[in-house]
Amino acid sequence: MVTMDERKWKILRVIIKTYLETGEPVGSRTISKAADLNVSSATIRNEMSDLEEMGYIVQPHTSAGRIPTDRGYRLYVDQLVEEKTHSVMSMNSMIISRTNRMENVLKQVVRMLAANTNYTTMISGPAYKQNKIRFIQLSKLGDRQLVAVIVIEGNVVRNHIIDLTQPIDDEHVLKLNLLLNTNLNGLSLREINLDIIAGMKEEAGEHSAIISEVIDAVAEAIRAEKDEETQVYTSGADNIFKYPELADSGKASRLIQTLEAKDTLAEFLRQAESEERDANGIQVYIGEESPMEAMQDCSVVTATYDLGGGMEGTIGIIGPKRMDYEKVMANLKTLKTSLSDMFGTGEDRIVDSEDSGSEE
Amino acid sequence: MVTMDERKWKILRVIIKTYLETGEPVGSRTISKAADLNVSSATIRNEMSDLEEMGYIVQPHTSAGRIPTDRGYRLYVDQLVEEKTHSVMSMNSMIISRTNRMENVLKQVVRMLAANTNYTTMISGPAYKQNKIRFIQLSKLGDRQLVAVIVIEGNVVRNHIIDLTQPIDDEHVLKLNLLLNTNLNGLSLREINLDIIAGMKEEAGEHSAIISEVIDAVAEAIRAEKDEETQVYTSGADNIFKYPELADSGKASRLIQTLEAKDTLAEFLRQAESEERDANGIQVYIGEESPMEAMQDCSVVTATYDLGGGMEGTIGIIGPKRMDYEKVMANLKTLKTSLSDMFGTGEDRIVDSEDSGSEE
DNA sequence: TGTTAGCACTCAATAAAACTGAGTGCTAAC
DNA sequence: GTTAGCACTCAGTTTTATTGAGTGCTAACA
Repeated sequence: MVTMDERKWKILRVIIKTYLETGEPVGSRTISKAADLNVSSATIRNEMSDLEEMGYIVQPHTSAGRIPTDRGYRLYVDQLVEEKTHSVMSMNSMIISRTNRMENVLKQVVRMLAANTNYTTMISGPAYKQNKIRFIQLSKLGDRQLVAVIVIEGNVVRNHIIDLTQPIDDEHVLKLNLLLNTNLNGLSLREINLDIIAGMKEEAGEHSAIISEVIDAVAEAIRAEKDEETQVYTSGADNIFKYPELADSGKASRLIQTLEAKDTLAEFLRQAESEERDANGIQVYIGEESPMEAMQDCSVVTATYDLGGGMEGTIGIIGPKRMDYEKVMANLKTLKTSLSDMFGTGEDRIVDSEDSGSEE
Repeated sequence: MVTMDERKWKILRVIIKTYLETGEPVGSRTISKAADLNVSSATIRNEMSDLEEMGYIVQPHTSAGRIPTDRGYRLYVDQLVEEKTHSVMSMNSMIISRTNRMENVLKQVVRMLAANTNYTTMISGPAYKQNKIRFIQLSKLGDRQLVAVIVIEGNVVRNHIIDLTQPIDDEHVLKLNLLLNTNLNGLSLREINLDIIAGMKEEAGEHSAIISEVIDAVAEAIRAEKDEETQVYTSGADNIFKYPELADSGKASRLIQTLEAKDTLAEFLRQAESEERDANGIQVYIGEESPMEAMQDCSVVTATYDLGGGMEGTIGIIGPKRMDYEKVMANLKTLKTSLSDMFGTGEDRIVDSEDSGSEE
């Protein structure tokens, strides 16, 4: 049984670091020259043979140097986390201009991060931690127009205008308010599905087409809210071409396809949110650890942030397995500070909403 | 001097159509078999030689078949426009769910179009045809908070909340209102630049820091409006990998880079808006006709639509030069109808705006 | 027991050479 | 004006040769 001693660990680190830079398999001679342990390449070879046996490195083919395995990266990344904070990267250039719309801030963040790291980035729209419905109120605006006010926990108010094909009377509005509140209160947006909608229609009885119409409109409004949360912005997709191991059209194609499938991305980010993370909210997926098929040749680093006002956002950085974990994680930490400065201070936050104003 | 007769035109059409399908150079034998003109390959060769001399086709190398030149495509496309409407494509599946937010509709449109055509698509956010500022009103909400209401021609109202670092008194607000209205009224959003802002500060005199601060905030709000208009959504970037002539990582990289540079795209679409178009608002850029460097191996078809309420949007479809122009143009025509049905009927349209509602 | 020099061996990557076949242009006959 | 026939061209593919970085193993050394 071989054990991991100081020298082996040092060699492994040199292999990984060199590979991160060059992307080429690392040979024994390179190591014996680079590392400050004064041993010959032959000795290194023996050690490398051990490291291979332990599963931290492999040879892509017989007569090549070694490259790290997923397990090797994992050891390295875990170690990184334990060590003290590294040289803070220059995120200073990242002055987020004060914009009111959360959405635009997110887009800016994702773009800057992509430019800063040279990796592909993605960010999920602000999701409410507790997004249970607290109250729904329908009010008549006119004969064929209603406004639906939806209050979500965290005192977020959204309003939607509903246009009807036929007139509605006060009695029906009253009935609908009762029906909607008894059925939907306390449910989170995600829990509301077709079954529940169908159930409500059933309860209302089929006697009135107008009721069915309003319920559909409300369901649609709720769906729109969900969509809002599902929004994912990506940036720097072109960066994948900077890494030869991802740039061949087969892999690039699959990756970009995945980036285009916003739904799947959103799901991934949401899942990352709920997973165990370190103190900084950072989570690293190396190669096959990632749940997304197309990303198994990549590493993904995600970070979840508190955006204030009961909102959370998750950022993901996608790069080759040999991504510069140190830099990426430092960037994400700096970003956390920036975002906290902007949003965390309990200032009343403006959540962009619909309608209200700006008609003609 | 060779002239274009019926047979030449027929042969050219066969060459283009075949090449659209296969992407491979077309040889004389293929044509003599496929076309219903009963002549031998030798005759075809003579005709092709003429067509080449006329500049409609070329040989990629001596011993290859012919492929259309940009000029050849142009002739073909122009002809297409003149012919009666072709088999209408199945855009029926394109039931745009009734969403209130214009933005979401656009995203859906662009996604469906990409899925339908197998090309990459882009769409510019709704821009106002006449976006001149009609009126600006600042009102105090509190000691350190103002609301800026900006009315744009077409009766579009936008409001922004401005947080200040120091208190402001009524007198200053009055002064600012006067200053802003005299300087900005009648200007379109695009005309407002740093010079004008600086000019206003100058006019106000440097005596008061607070005035300068508010002007900056208003400028920022206007910039945000501009951003809104500059928004471009893309979809189906992965489709470029379906066409071998674009899929090699060099070209793909450049294309995707261009797609990521939303500003440049927005400019392109805006420019397309102002260019001469056919009756359907459709404009075709073949190869080098396109002003964008990276797209000179592609063709781009753009279409500008009236979205009602004084708004315009432009859609672009990006594909290989051998794109199925017939299908694309038919799709865009159908889309025009759909959009007119949704927005064109003069119904009061809801433009999403900021703030107002939904604070905590 | 750990370290080192030396050597034979492997194999991806690159370069050079040979082969193949679709397609052309030209000529001469119909 | 159309066609069959034939020599020629050249991208693309397969085949073969060459190179060189890197390894594993062995034997000698400290």
